[in-house]
Amino acid sequence: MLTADIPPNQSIYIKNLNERIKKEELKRSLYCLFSQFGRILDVVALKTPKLRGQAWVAFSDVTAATNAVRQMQNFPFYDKPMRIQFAKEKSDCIAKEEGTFVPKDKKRKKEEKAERKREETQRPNTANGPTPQNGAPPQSSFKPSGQDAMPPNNILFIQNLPHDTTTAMLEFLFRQYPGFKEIRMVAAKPGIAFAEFEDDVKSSMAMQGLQDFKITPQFPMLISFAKK
DNA sequence: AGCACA
Repeated sequence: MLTADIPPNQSIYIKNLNERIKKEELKRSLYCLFSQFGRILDVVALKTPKLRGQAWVAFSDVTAATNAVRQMQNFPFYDKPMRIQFAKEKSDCIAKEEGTFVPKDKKRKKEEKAERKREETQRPNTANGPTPQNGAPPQSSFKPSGQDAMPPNNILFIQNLPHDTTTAMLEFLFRQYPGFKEIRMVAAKPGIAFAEFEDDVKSSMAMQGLQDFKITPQFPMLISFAKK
């Protein structure tokens, strides 16, 4: 039976997401990754037992959603290929914009109660110290490495990338920022890349937006200005 | 595998 006989919808449903990623980070990353296709109205992700590993991205139009389904199908995201379909139902945020939103009743109340109970009994060790969320190594050894930062310029130097990162993946991320020109990678040096922009202001915007972006959990990208 | 709106 086909998984793809779901009619187009301006919201997409994504599954096979890495369940170790915290909800907030996951939403940010999805927003970042999918905003190249159009305006995003909402990103929804829940960590309940039934809904973890899944997310919904609501776009302002169906074509954006359609392109997202096609182009990002199987995109390696936090180590797992995304499986994308159209959502089965209209997102609440969209119904609200159309003025057709009706709050759901009964049966939903029960679920809420059940969740609440779980969260109470689940509250583990928030007591002792900052726990790195998912066993990611403390990234301190990487930070403002060796020498001083270069002064702002139009080329970004990107480090700490997973070795299987491709030019295409980085283009997806960087080209959503205005003034993007190109990604350059060096075959002999895995884990690093250069992103060229029209000028230093535009490169700075991208640096701000993508600093620490994790293509996979253990690799927050480290972005600085390139040496010239 | 799992389609919601914490």
